[in-house]
Order: sequence, then C-alpha cells, then structure tokens
Amino acid sequence: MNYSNSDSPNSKCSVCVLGQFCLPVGLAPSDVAKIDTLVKERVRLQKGENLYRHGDPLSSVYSVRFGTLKTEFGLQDGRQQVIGFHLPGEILGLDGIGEGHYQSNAIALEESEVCIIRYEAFEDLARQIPVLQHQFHRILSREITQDQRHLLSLGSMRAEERLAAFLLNLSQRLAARGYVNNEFDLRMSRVEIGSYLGIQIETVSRMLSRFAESGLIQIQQRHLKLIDMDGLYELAGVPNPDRTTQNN
Amino acid sequence: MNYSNSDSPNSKCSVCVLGQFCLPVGLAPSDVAKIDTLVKERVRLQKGENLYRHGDPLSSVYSVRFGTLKTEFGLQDGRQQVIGFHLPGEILGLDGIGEGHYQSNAIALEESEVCIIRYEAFEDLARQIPVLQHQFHRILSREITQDQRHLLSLGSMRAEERLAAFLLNLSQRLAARGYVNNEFDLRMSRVEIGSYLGIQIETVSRMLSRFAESGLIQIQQRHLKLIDMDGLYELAGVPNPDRTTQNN
DNA sequence: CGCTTTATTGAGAGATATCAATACTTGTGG
DNA sequence: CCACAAGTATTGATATCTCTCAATAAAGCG
Repeated sequence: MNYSNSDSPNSKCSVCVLGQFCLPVGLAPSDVAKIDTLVKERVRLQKGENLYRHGDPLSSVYSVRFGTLKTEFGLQDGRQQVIGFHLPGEILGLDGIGEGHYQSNAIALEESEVCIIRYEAFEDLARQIPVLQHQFHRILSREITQDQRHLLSLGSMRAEERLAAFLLNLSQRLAARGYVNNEFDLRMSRVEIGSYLGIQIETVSRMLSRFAESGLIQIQQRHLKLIDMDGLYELAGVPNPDRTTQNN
Repeated sequence: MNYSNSDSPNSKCSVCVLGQFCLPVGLAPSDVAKIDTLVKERVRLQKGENLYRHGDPLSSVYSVRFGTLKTEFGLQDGRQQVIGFHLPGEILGLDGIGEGHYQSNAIALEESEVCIIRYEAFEDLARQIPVLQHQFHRILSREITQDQRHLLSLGSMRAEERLAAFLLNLSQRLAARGYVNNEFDLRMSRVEIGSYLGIQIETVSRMLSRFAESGLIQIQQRHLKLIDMDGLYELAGVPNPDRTTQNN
C-alpha cells in the first residue's frame, strides 16, 4: 500500500477526467476547487492488496482513480462472496458509514489507485455545497439500486442469464467510461465471477463456452468480445438499449 | 390511499415512540422539533395498496409508522422479486434518489401508515443539522449493508439456511422494536417469502415443515414460534448473539 | 356455507453442484 | 530461453438440491 500526496497538478479533481462519473458531478468549477482541498491523498495498490478490511474503522471513502477492485462480504462461518466490482470513478467504502466500520473487504484486482476522501471532512463540505450533498445521496441511492438489481439476478435468473446480465453490465459501465462496449479484458477470475453470480466456477466456464459456441461472444482467457449484443440482452431479460430499431 | 395532516399531537416526531429507530436518532430535542415542521403529512394504506410505483417521480421518502410494506423490483420481461420487507421506523423510497424516480414498487402487506418526508425540504434541513445529515447517511449505508447480506444469502446459502436467516432477521428487527423475539405473525405470504429468498413457494413450505418437525420452530399458518434459536442461528451461519455462554 | 385463495405434500424432471481428470497460463529459476 | 511448478480454466460424469407439475387440504371472504 503506497500513499502519495497529490500536489502534482493532474491529481486534482478539477482536472481529473473521471469527474463526470465521480463525486464532482454537477458541481460548479469553484466548488470542485473546494473538493480539491478535501481529496489530497491517494493510495496505490498492487494486485491482491487490501484497501480496507471488514471491521476497520471508517475514516474515509474512496474513489477509484484507475484499476479495478472487488468487495467481498463474509459470513462468520467462513463462507464469503464477492458482492461488487469497482471501476474508475466509482466510490468504495460506503458500507462503513452505518456502523462506523467497514462491513466488507476491498481488494485490488490489478494495480490500482484510489483517491482518499476523508469522511468527516466530506460531510462538512457537503453541508456547504448543496449540489455535492445531493450528488452523494445519488451515489448512495444508486449503490442500493445496483445491489437490488444484483439481488434480482441471484434470486430470479438462471446461471446463463446471470452471466449475460453481468457481461452486459460490465460492458455498459466500461462504455460510459469511453471504452468500446463490445471488447474488453475481464479483470476478475472465473472464481470471482462465480462468487459474484452465486454459481460455481465450473458453471461459469461451461456457460462461457456455450455462449461462444452459439456465437454470442468470443473469449480467450480473459479477453472478451461481445458479438451478439441483442442475443445477450435477450438472455438478460432486458431489451438492448442501443438498438435504434424499435421492435416492441 | 388516505392522506392526513398531522396536527394531532401524537403524530409529531418529537413524541413518536419510533424515534429511536427512525430519522431522529441522535438528535437534540430542539432539532427534532425542526423535523416536526418537515414531516407533517401521513398516508394510510390498506392491504395491497401501493405507496409508490416504479417510475413515479421522487417527491418524498417515507418512514413506516405502523404496519408492514414490501418493496419489489422488476425486470422488463415481467419477472419480479420481493427485495425488502419494511417494519415501523424503517425508511422507504431511498432508491428513488439516484434517478429522481423510484426503481421499485412499494406495497402494504397489511393496513399501514407512513410518514411523508418531503425530500427536497429534507435535504435543506439536513444541511442545517449535522447530526441529521449523518443519521441519513447511516440509514442509506445500512440499507446497502442489509442488501449485501441478502446478496450473500441468495448467492451462497441453501434454501434451508436462507429461510433460517430470514426468520432470525425478522425476529431481531421485531425485538429491537420491543416485541418478543421468539413469537410473532408473519405478515407476508409464502409466495412473498419465496420471492424474497429466491426459492419457490413449495420449497418454503417444505422447509418450514422440516423446521417444525425437527423442533426448531412451531408454525400454524402465519403464526410463528421460534423454539430453538441456537439451532436456527447455526443454520444461518452465525452464532447466536443472545447467548450468554460463549462457546467459540 | 360455498367459493376463492393460500398452503401443504408427493412424484418426477431439470439445473447446477460436486468430484475428477486434463489442459492451459504464468511466473521463476536454471 | 527453456523447463518446471503453481495457479487457473475447461470438460466430463454423476449426485443433489430445488423446481415443476399435480393433487389435496386448509383458510379467508362474501
């Protein structure tokens, strides 16, 4: 875990390209400047390193600057499950606010960097900037909605459908960040995908092979190409939002 | 849907017995008085009535005054799932903040009443009362944690374990509200329990019968008595928090 | 009191898990 | 730069849990 102070110019929120996904959404430039004073530290994590662990006292929430992290949630009997993957611009650590300590483990899936947002100072600032306050509420609310969508997936969909929905969700989030939406590298192992989707690794593997056979995707190791987006969307139970031709 | 204005004295937050679970937790009496001016309306719902529907614009969040509600989340293809049950003092409608409209349906499971918290006015007030702001963040964060615990249940536990965890969760929440923790009436149908747990109604029924046979519970229709709490906790994958004798 | 809804129980089918063997990747040291 | 080891992924065969279909029973409601 490698801390750095962000006096270098491109480390400021005011010039960060992630601004449109991150905390400063909607803020006037003068207000973003105030966030610059709040978010001055970053952490560099190597693959496999923990950003925080279950039980650590909440001091900060974090936004991903680059890289990918997973969060996992455990039962006392040792079973645990991946509950989220976190891309640049997404906020981590929100589950620590309720009890004052984190409820999950956050672990880097690749070399990553996160910005440190001191939580107490942030609450102070949010009271001064209504737009920031509202944006934070939106972030918390969307986290709830995302988890609820995930619940629907685990509770109501078959393995194949869950996997399709997962791949499309990744695709959408990457596309929103300026990447192509149909070709990317998975940063997580099959085990982690299975854990996230509530299925076994062997099933993940079989379903991916089946998708490839039926021409929905191409996959080599972790490099993925989505070929038939419509087909995937149909499996996932939603219409393709990108389709210009409306056929309902 | 029956609106009422709450000029009657016992409708104020300052005298409401639910204060210790609801929005005003931690507030000084003078601050609770400010909330009184914010929360002036309530809604009475009959069994089966909607408090809000997916897509309705967010105007308010709601706290349950009495009764029980469920929230359900749907896929475009029609499938939907119960994602939460809401007891007195719990806040509903938080999933509407992210996009400005609710993402779920909220439906009363019995005659219920909820307090209406105008969302915009609430944000204004939260900026003036730091403790209120923090309490709201705690509520949002706990909702995330609750959903994540639910995810772990759907993703990693067998039907029997999910059901045990569900019954214990209800028991704990009722106990926190002053009810006995081992005897209560289920307000939801087997179908709703099954939907919430991601299993079929027949499985719910079978597991309940199995629990009864093995002496874990007694159940007649919806009236439930938890007999062997330790046994249930063991199934649910956590130690019984009430046990005074520590045996780990 | 009969009708409709809700819940229970049984038998068989199906999806996914588990166990096991093999193949492929990646990293490391000679 | 190759060879081996350790981790990761694929594929097959069988087991198991839960679902589905079906029949019956019980409860709520007018």
